[in-house]
Amino acid sequence: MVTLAEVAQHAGVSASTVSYVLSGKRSISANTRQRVEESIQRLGYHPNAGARALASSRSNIIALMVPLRTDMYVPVMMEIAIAVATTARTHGYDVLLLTGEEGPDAVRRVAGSGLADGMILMDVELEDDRLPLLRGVDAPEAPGGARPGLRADQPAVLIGLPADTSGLTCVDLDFRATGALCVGHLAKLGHRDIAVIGEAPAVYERHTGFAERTLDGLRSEARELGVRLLHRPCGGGYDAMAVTLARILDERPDTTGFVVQNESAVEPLLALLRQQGRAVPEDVSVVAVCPEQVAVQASVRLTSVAIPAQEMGRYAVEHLVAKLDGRGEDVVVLIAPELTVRASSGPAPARA
Amino acid sequence: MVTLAEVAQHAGVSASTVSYVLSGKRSISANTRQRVEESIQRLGYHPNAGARALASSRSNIIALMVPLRTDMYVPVMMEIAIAVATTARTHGYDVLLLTGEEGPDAVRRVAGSGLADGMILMDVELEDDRLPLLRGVDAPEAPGGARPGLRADQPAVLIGLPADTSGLTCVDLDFRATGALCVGHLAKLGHRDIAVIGEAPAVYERHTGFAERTLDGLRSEARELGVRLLHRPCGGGYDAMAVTLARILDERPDTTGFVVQNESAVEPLLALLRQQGRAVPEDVSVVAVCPEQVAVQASVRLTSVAIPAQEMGRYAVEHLVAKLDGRGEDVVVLIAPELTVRASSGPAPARA
DNA sequence: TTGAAAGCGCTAACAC
DNA sequence: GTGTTAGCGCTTTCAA
Repeated sequence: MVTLAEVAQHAGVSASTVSYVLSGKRSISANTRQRVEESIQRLGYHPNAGARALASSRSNIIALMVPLRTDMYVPVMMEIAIAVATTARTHGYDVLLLTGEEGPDAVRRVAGSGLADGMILMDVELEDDRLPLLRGVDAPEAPGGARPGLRADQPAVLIGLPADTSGLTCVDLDFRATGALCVGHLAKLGHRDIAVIGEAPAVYERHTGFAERTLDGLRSEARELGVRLLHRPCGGGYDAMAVTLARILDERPDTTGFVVQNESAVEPLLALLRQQGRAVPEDVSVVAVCPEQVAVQASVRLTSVAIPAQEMGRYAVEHLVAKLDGRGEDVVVLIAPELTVRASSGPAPARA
Repeated sequence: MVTLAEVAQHAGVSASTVSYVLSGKRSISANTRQRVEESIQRLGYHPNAGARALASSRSNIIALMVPLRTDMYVPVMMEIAIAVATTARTHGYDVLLLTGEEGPDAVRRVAGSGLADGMILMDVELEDDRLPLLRGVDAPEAPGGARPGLRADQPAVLIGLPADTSGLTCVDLDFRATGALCVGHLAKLGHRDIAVIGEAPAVYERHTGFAERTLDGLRSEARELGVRLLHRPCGGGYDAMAVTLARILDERPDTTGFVVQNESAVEPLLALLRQQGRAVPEDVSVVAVCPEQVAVQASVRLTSVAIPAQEMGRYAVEHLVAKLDGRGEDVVVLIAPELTVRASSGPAPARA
């Protein structure tokens, strides 16, 4: 193993000089710099991560906590994770992959051991166990008063919005606006009865923020525009979708607009509508909230609001890095939704 | 930050004693152990990862290199990654997430810096840049002779099989046997003309091992059983599938059996067959190589060979940990495929 | 069964 | 612009 001392010797300079060449924290003559860099190349030197972390109290590692469950949005999660990893690298950080399994303990462990300098949490629930640990020091105490050791003092960014964002930095698609946008689009086309096909019931039961906030947006915009709205959670697959669709059409036969927020329900819905002789978009319109790829590859090219996975991952890292650099405050970043009109939505048919 | 020294003082013992209580590397009296453990609890002590890594030359981190591209099997990748992370934790390791982007440099960087103790590589290609760095010392030298610094001396396990596995440990589904199994199943049902719908052309172009090995298995079994086989790569989505299917039926109108190895082609295929009035499984049979969930949630429950993502992730970690513990040799672990018969395959229709 | 102490390789004062 | 040096917190001999 090549050490900094060996590089120093080889280049005929002191250890600190090598260190400073590496960090750029003080000016080095062109000559010296070149000799050192040459020695580094020649010897194939790589700074030891542990030693560096110990001496500098910085690991240059960001922890990313991904949900253990894979009952939804797996490709989105993956895309976010990859965006986080690549963005982190451009800032000189590596990414540690944690699963939600360990829960709050993982936060304590990673923060306590100095394994990571900061963390990014995905799949945040409205009331999340891990949040009390992560709130900034200026956040109001939890009811019950100060509990020592409750703070991990770990810079963090959430992907997703909890109920209470005080003292936290969050990045997310503005799902409330997304819901409103979908209803608005359909309403403008004349649809008066809209059905929302949502995530699996479990997603709502555990109070996943994005699902509930989308629903909020859908409902309030529907109220605003005088449109009737029916929401039904729906598991993935054909059988679940068949049941759900039947119920919806039974309860609201005049439904002409659908909003789908569930990747694995998209194709079943289209197939079932086709099977029932309802043409898209002539008879019914469908708007999806899903990754771009799903919208484009579906059997009918879907009018959709894309989930900007890459952007979320990138923003999360950039805000975290800003915090680690002492810049950066606690903010909530809501990415504005964009609705792309494709082939699945059109004017509502004339009323019977 | 609580240090080991503080714990020692609090417990009235020496630093080394605390260290040994933690590592279990020498016997400690029950009394002492208890006092130390109590102090650890009380002070909320977590050993510093950097210091530990520096002193022990072990980071207790496993690096996982995932493919940057997300043109295939994303849910499988994610499932493997999660299985790796959870299994690693049970062995006391954390997981560092690397993307394929950096290529061989990432291997050098991670190995050289001691950031990780070992690595797991996914999406290995038949001829992979990163492999020369990872081969064991007993492996034959690359043609061209010994090149110093070519070895990273990094214990590694591959998920997937390269062309040359000498000096490497690999874990994978036996895709050759998988291909044979699929053809065998269809042949036994009387199908004599089988079409294979494969991954996107790009996957074959970059010589991804599993795709080519599946094809091998399909072809040799077809030859063996006297069955005609036509292979066509196919991108995801309806449009690509429509073109591919039309070509296949044009070239081989008697095709009654399909093998699909492409998640995003499964549903389009079923929809198109339906649309053309070909009933599954009465007129044509379909066998898929895909994750269990896809097979079960498809519009027709698919006869399939499941991709054992969890198992692959788990085995990879276990073999790597064995290597790190000084146990464990270089082996190729091929997981035997299992074909589950569902509703998409049946006897070939009587010949016209 | 326990303690004392010498590093592990690097960073960042502090000197010049 | 460069060198000297004191730690960072832990592991692990060596000694008792």
